[in-house]
Amino acid sequence: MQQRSLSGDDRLPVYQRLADSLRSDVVEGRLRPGDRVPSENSLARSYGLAPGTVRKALDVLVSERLFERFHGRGTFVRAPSFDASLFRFFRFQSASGERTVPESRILRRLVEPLPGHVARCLSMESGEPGISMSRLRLYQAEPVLCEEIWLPLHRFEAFLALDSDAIGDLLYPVYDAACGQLVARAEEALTAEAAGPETARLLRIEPGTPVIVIDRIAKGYDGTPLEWRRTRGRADQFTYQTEIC
Amino acid sequence: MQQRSLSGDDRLPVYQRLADSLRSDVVEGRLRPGDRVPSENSLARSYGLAPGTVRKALDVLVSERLFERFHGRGTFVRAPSFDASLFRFFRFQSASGERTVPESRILRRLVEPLPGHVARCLSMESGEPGISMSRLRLYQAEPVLCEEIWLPLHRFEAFLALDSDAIGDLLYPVYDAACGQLVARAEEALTAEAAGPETARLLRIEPGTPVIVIDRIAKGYDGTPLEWRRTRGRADQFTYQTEIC
DNA sequence: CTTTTATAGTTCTATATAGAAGTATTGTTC
DNA sequence: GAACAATACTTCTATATAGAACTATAAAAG
Repeated sequence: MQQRSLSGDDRLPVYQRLADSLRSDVVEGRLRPGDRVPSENSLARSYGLAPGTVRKALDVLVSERLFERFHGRGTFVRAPSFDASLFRFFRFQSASGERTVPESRILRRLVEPLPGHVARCLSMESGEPGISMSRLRLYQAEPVLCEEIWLPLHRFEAFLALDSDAIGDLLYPVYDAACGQLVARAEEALTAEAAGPETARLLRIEPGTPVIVIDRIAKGYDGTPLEWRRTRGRADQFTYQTEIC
Repeated sequence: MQQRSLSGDDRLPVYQRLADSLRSDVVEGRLRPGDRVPSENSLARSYGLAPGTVRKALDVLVSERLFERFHGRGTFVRAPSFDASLFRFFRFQSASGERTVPESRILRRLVEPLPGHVARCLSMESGEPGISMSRLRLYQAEPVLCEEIWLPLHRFEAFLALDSDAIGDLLYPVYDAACGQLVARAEEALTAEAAGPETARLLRIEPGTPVIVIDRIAKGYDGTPLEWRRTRGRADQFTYQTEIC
């Protein structure tokens, strides 16, 4: 039981400083998704704090969805899940109604210079080398989504070498396993437009039909942008629902 | 200082039961938006609880955005605000960049039988009488949004009598003042479609251009649906942004 | 081997207390 | 009257403690 002390601005409340400390344990890789966080009592002992103070710090991180707690089992670093993505509002009507990941087919994967708007989102310079991919996503053999994906080459060299068969329907686990790149969160932007000829062909719809466009920038725990992605799907299969107050 | 006790299922934690009790004070109108909630210490005394327990109950209600707290000032029933509405992602480019409520022009207001899909959302029967309105919203004299609005007649009789000039750009304060109907929250659903002839004429765009459609059902504190609303605006002026993790 | 029981760990609830930090009002001084 | 000081309130932080509720593992019993 190592005695530890809090760094940072000592004008801040103790529970905030402890939360900051634990958060940086995650950002700097000392705690990884799935890892167990030391128990509240042991944290209290090792930092010399009251249990209530430690608990309040954990409250902060749980509400940030960085940690999750289980009564009687412990506190763990939460593995980010992208179930909350705007994609889930595409309803690909299945008879049974269960939610499945649409099958993926990579149409194209090659190295190209980053276009300006992508480079800006990835904090890189226009023209720097990137990996460019096209993906088609199918649901019950019907094409439902088409995607353009860009990756910074210098972080994802290893991804190029992978055999296409080794890449499953979900990319982020592959990014982690093959390139050591952990996606922690993402920013998404939604808009709608008329389908262009390329999109219309892929989705088998008439050009000019409204399509939903979702742009996503995926980032690591430290905030570095890792992936740029643009997804298009038929607008008539999309309804986003939310509650406001 | 009246001594009060908690009702409800006594297998639930005390702080939950206190939160339930305070929540029903709002739902049943004993506490109204803007009202001050008794202080933590006085609640602790009147319910015979420890201050920490009371504080935990208030934590629940603050995180539900039903209450809001101000250090040193007190705790208050939060007035619902619809700034979080999906509307705010229509960017009506202003040179200065400030956010303003678009000007409203009511085109039509009359009593009509509710169509089926509206009646269902309002928990009423198809054909029951409702107030039907069309509104055009303008930004710097340009039409940017068009709205269809339906109200259940039996709750909003008084609204019919109002002079059009007496109705400002915001409807919910009028609902409260004229009809005693308090809107507490709303459900919104977003989709996109090709503009029909009517929408195209109002928004001065070509028919077939993609438009964003936002359906909203506004509800009272007790959950009764009060208003159905469908808003359309140009898709090229809309970008919804969110963060996921 | 299976089932049950004990046990040691975890988070969760609740109490009690003390003082810090912030806000509004009231009174005092100039 | 204006500026400042004292005050009485508010929420917020932090400590200490005790036991309930839940989970997983180890030990014991059949």
